[in-house]
Amino acid sequence: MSHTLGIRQAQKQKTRQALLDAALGLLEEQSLSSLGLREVTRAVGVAPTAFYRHFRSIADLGVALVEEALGSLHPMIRTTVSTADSSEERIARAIELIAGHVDGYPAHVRFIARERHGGVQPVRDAIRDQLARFAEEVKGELAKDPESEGWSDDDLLMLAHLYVDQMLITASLFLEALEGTEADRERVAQVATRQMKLISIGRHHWPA
Amino acid sequence: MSHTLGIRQAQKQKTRQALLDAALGLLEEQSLSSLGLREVTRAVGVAPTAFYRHFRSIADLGVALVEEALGSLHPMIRTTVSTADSSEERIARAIELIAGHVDGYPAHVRFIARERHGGVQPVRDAIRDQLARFAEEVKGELAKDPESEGWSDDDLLMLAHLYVDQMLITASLFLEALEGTEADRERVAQVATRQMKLISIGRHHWPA
DNA sequence: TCATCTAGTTAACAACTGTTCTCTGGATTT
DNA sequence: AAATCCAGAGAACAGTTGTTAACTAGATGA
Repeated sequence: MSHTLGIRQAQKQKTRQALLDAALGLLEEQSLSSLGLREVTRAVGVAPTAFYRHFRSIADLGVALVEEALGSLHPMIRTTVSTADSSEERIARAIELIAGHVDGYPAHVRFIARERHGGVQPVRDAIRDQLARFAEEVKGELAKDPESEGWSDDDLLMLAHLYVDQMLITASLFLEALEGTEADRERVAQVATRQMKLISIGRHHWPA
Repeated sequence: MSHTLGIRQAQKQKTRQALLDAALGLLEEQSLSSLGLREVTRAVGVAPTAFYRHFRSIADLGVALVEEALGSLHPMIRTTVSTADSSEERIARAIELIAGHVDGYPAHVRFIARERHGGVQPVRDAIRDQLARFAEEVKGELAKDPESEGWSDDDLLMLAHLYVDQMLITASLFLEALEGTEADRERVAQVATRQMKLISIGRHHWPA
């Protein structure tokens, strides 16, 4: 199935990725709606007009960045939520996952947090869609849990959204703590753990 | 105590407010980091250089907007959280408050949601500080509740942050639903109500 | 009344923006 | 080997940006 790319398409994809990387870097200190096309091409070392060979506009590049940041995350979510150990362990594992992801891809996380409510509508829409997919997947995993007996689909989705939003808040807090001390990060982890725990307790006593 | 302003200072404040209003309007379709000083003065009908009589920079104006958007909200939060009726009623009242505020000041709400993780650090800091104050105040009100017996300060603050974040998420959802039908808004209200309820149940069964 | 103060104006600056059109040289296809 | 394709370069465009300096006219205070 895998077709070895010609040296032409390979070079094109390389440039495209360089544009994405440069944009992501520049977006650490501004938002997408103020990012200039020339700014990005300058950072890559390529002519401004070359940009149009890859993206129609900056908004278009932003949508591609959403795919890059969230697209590959779906399997990870699935497996993390579905590990059927104790609730405590599941929470600890989820928070570890978030902390690790923030550590490994801080710029991606910042981009999502920033542009989720940012000034570029197509990007906001793309993020909303991806998060809705996450919620649907979490709901699917929750449904398998015996504790979800008697729960309506609506209630399961409401809980799934609560979890997803909570994950995003936690990721954002880890991001802020990245420039802090190890103790700061530990504090974030502990608060997030207790919040998740409280939600799980609410779930357990929910009048299904 | 109130000192009648001279006609000079009065006119100055009027222009300053016009700048803030114009900026808020322009920010409905972009983020602060892309807002131009000339863009704002043009919208007001004033020379670009007049801007400097009121703000050092756009970031400075942004911080003033944070104060305008959140500063006057503290008393409302206090009284809403502290009404000592049943938990159900308290939740309904809180969500009504949020829906009403989003209806009355959509641009302010959008601004806060957008710039909380936006590209302008001083503004992010100002928002974070105000939200931390909210959390502290909510914590203070929660502490008065007999149900909080045995709770540590840390746990109370963790719960307060959970409530504050949940309020922001709800406000943002109401904002999206503003352009939708009445049924959309009703659905947001119902989901938010159940989420708050679940958190309250978790609180009730928390191992203090 | 007269001197001072100051919110807002005007003009000019170098630097930057997105977009268009034309061109080129190396990869691809025939 | 020849014809085609196409990612990227180069130059030019009108329009925009933040910031400076010197100004004016009306309010303020002595």
